[in-house]
Amino acid sequence: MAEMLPRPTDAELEILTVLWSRGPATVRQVHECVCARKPTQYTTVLKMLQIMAEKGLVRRDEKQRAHIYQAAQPREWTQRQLAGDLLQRAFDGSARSLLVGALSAQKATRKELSELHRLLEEYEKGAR
Amino acid sequence: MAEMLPRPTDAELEILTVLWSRGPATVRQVHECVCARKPTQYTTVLKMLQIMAEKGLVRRDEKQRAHIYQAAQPREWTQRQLAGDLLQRAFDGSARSLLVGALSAQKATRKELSELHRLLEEYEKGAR
DNA sequence: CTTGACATACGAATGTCTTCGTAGTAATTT
DNA sequence: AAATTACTACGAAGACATTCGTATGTCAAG
Repeated sequence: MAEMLPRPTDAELEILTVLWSRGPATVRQVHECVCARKPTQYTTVLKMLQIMAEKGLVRRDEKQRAHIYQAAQPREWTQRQLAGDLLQRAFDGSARSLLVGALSAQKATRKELSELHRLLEEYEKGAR
Repeated sequence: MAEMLPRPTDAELEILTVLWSRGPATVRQVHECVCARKPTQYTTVLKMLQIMAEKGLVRRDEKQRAHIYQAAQPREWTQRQLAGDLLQRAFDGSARSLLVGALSAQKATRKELSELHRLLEEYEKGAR
């Protein structure tokens, strides 16, 4: 049931990001989005999507001539995989260290800090 | 001055982790540690360290016959790179989403939650 | 029907990661 | 001195990752 998906590579993550924000899309639509960030051939995107479909990272609907691709897992699911993976590999499981790293890499606004604060309070309520 | 180091790969990160925890070490010492987690040939570790030295990820002291390797950057520096990189690539810069991902990947103890809480209060003081 | 636009499939070049075997050199032991 | 042990250097294989060109199929307009 719980399929074992590989961690998406950098290029794959870019494509997933497009699919998450636009929803199911044709190769052409994905290509347009990707191209806006980085000049890329149409067939490059096509090939990526084909490979990702093989890996199970995306699903493909072949009913139309132009196949429709969609992310196999929601953004939050993949984010959990990636965060958990990095947490183990580089931070020895310490969420605190991870947050320190993130905040020192990119200063948070005060608004974001208080968001984080509220988030934690939710969690502390839940853990009680 | 600020040398541009590549993001360490998985295998490289494992070796860096050893160097961070044991400090400067010979290939043999690194090999022993790595081997404890995963059977690996001595020359594999040697080659990795040579490549990492080329990339600038580690520094090498050749004064002794058995060269001494050490991480070129402290653990916290690399953690900041990795966290910042993932933050951009997968979380659109949102530290909140990253924390949600981390906490849902691995439930934090109440102790760790309050640690996070204190950490945030420090930051909020600083941002004021 | 033929042409042109647009689609997928697929092979292949290139680069990177990871692993290991072999060769050669220096030190140590017998 | 010869044999053994402990190093480094290096080439190369195999697996992926990434990119693109070419071939081929489908459909609609002229």
